Amino acid sequence: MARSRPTLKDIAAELKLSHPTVSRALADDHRISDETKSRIREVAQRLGYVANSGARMLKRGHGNVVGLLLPDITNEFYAAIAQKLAMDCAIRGHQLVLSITGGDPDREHVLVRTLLEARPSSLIVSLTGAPRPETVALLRETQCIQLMYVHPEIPGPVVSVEDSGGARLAMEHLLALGHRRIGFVGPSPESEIGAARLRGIHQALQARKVKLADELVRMGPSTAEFGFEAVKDLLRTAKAPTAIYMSTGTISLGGMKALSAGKIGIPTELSVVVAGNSPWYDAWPGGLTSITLPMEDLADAVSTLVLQRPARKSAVKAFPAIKLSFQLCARGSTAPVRSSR
Amino acid sequence: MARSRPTLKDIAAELKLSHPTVSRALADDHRISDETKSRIREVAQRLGYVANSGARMLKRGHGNVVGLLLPDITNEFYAAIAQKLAMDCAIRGHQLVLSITGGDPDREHVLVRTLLEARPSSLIVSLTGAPRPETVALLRETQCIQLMYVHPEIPGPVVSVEDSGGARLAMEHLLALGHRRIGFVGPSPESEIGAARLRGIHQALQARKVKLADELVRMGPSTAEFGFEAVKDLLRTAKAPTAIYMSTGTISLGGMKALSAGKIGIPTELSVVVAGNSPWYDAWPGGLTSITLPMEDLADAVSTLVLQRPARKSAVKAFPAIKLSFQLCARGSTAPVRSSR
DNA sequence: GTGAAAGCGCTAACAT
DNA sequence: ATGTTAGCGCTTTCAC
Repeated sequence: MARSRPTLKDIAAELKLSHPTVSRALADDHRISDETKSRIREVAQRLGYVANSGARMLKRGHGNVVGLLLPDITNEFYAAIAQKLAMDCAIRGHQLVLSITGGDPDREHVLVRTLLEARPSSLIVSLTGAPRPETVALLRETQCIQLMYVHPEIPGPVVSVEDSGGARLAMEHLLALGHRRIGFVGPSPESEIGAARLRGIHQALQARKVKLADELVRMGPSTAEFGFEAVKDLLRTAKAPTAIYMSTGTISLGGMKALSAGKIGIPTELSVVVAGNSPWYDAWPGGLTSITLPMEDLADAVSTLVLQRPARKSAVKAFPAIKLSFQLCARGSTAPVRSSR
Repeated sequence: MARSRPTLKDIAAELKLSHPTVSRALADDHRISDETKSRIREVAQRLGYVANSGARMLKRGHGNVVGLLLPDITNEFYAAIAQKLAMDCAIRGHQLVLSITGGDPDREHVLVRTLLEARPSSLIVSLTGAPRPETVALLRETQCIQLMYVHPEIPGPVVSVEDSGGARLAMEHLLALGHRRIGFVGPSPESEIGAARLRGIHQALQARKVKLADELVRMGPSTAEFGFEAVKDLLRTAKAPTAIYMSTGTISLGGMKALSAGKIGIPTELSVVVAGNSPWYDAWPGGLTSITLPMEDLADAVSTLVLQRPARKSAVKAFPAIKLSFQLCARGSTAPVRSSR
């Protein structure tokens, strides 16, 4: 590949100039005559000259690279962030290096190392729930922006989410509609995120003095398969719920599949709150009420932090910590409970 | 950021060795004694040493970078490809540099330049429909893998799609169900892709000696907004269609929104074929019949080509050209035409 | 088994 | 307005 692109020297040789002159001309340095500049540019163009970012980086001490570490780019949420960041990078002439952990801490460690090899000028990471200590050690030296999951030992700006709030919001909405038997399908309670949601549920229920029906809670992997099985299962419980809250995007997908398969009338037979802001929630007949994150704000926040690179070294620990809240997006899949059924 | 990481020299100084020795030790060179190796590794670990990929690249002549240029990572189709590629890169210790054109040829040109600066060992590009000549010139020298859109002047492996086939498939399916008044909403005919689909439609109709009702064709930008308006509009035509084929994912999204808003019974009042393989097509009540691409195969194909880097320089023009076909995924949104209505 | 020296392509300091 | 020199961090001869 790229069988040896021409270098500055090649251009210089062609015009009987020195390579520094060429370098300056291409950088539009004011000391080079316009005439020389245009001649140099002409040759550069003709030879297909492309700068060597490695060499440049070596000289300048830092790369023009932005590192981005995400669990899964297939997820529309992370895709949106990557998209925004890619646009920002394009504007600033930076490279976006993307690494996907797939939620695996071991892979994560390797990826962080490799990312660091490029000497990124900024690093945005959305770590797995349990990063390896070596990973943390690496990141401690690096001033990175943490997204979603926040590790206490890693300094730097942070963009996270008020975890339990979403679940509380969903519950309060359903409780206000009169529902009392509410099913909950969410990620396993071992993960910080699952635990937080369960807390949110409890908070909302306690405020109304409603007891959580344990048999209506299903927690497991955040997959469509689990969502499907869990919802199918909930529908079979002795006293079926009048409403269900599905607390991740993929679980919601599986869950809705189960409801479709069961030909459950929504919201006539069952009220449903899903998670995320997949575009199809809006296309679904009547619309799907959902708990969403203000993605725009989130992407903007990350973007702003990346641009705010001027780090004040004096300030000891005054890093911005942005905390976003979930929002309830009420659509047609939730309705007051009906005494019937 | 990354306030000067330690270098090989730092490690060498600490142990009173020479930097080449350290370099060799870390590369696990057989000539270095095991004892020295472990001492070096210990210090490297303690100092938080991370190799400098720029310097390495400079020496070796090429980077360990894979460049990926896509129009939009938000699109699940491209997201899947990026995901697969990212995984491959992780395994091989390569960096995945991602650039998003957003369909803009000017931005595309800048991005390609910047990508090339990293001296990627492979480049995978999904170009805009009308790349600038300079972009093509740059790419001609670079041996890149082209995805979807194929420019005739750029050599190298190619993964594309049999464009008109999807539209034909959709039409044949609907015709077989007895539909004769079939609406079509697709991307504007100026784009190669829009034109191809229109061709596919014509082929299918001619084979059945059915005339295309011009008033049932709506072509425009591939956006949800256009899809929404176009479908809403189709429903208002004097003799409304009994079936509609929406030929891109985003158009389908908007279109389905319009059908939901209009409370159209599917497939009782109207049969619908959508495009793509969004997971929600399966969750939709009854399922949405769709024209899909074998994404797995596609991602695998790209992945394989990237790994097949060993370029046979002797062979003049024997690059693999993989052409994938659309598939009909029949679900519940299409049914035999009813004489009623 | 280890050290010394050179050089990859580029830029910045210091001459002219 | 242009040339000279040096050096970024690394790997690769070649020497010992």
